[in-house]
Amino acid sequence: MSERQAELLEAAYRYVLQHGLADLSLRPLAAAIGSSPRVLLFLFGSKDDLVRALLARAREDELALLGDVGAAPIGLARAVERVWAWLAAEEHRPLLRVWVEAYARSLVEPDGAWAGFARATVSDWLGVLAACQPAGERDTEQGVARRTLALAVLRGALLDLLATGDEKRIAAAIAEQRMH
Amino acid sequence: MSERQAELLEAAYRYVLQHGLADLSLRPLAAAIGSSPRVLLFLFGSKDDLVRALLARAREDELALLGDVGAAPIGLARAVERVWAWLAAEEHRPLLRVWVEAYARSLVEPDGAWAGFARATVSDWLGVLAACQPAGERDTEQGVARRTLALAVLRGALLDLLATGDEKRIAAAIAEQRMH
DNA sequence: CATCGACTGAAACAGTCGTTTCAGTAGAAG
DNA sequence: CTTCTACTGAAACGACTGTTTCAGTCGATG
Repeated sequence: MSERQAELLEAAYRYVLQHGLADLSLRPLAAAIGSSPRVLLFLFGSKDDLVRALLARAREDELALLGDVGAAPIGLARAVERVWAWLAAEEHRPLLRVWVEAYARSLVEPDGAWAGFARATVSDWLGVLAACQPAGERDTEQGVARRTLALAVLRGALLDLLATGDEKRIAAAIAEQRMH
Repeated sequence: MSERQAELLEAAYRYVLQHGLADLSLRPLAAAIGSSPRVLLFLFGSKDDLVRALLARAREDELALLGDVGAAPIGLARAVERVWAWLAAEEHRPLLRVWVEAYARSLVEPDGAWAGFARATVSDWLGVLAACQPAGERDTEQGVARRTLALAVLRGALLDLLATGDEKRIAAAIAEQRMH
């Protein structure tokens, strides 16, 4: 990946965070980031490949969060707290909107550039949550159920937050959850 | 709304359940349901209006579920069980995929045909869950937090289910949830 | 200087989009 | 029979899509 390519990818990524992925179009995108459709196709191959690159770029941001949570067995309760703090941060909202968009799209249209995005992200997150569980619980059936529940709470809370912005009510709901 | 219009709306709705809303296009839709773009526009006004009508139609199916849950104060735990049984049913999956699609779209593009869909659906569901809570709990701050949590669990579980289809694991997670 | 590869601008290509124009047909009402 | 309303088919409109063709420019390497 050339330097110019990395530069344009970063610019395109910023553009997508603001405008969404759903009706991304090469000409407006190129105009906004000071390039041309010709160049984008030359560097990325096709629009689908560009979208794939953008999704991979978004995933980097996501993985950075997962890195912050850490692999220490701090327990699900604290893991949920930490992830929620990250999700609720105002500056992450554009990324999270794009995330939901890509997730939904990959459910409806399982081929093409979005293939497997939803499934991959579920398993990413379950993996991180598993690493937070005490070793004795991790491999039990109940352990799997408990981290599945933790993930559901976080994802559901995120959907609510993106729709209503009502951070206080949702934070109270998460606090209500007892990850005994 | 004329008879022919209702008929075509129903056919278009079935088409959308199979093909999604994201790249709905008049010509293929019309061809599939035995009509023409000309007629669809004549009857519905514009494509945006047609999409609005389709979203309203999907909402009818959703409201039918909410009706089944009932307005009796059966407690959140049993309400969650009942709603989950409906969400997990195989035959509802196309509807739920379209639902996620519309939800995501209305987050990214808050104007146009999708406007307010996400927000409206959150408040719909919170209303129903509220009606399931005992009267004494309903209006407390904790009552709000607890139904927000119940909604998050259901929505998060739904996302997981649509991505992985792993009904057993997710059902176990919901069972793990103690709606004390 | 010549040559090569990386990169780019302008324009065209074939296709699809939502929508409109025009010209009807069918059935009921006067 | 005429007139009105509801509805429909065929074709065109202008705008936009991803992609390709052709013709370059520029900097480094031989």
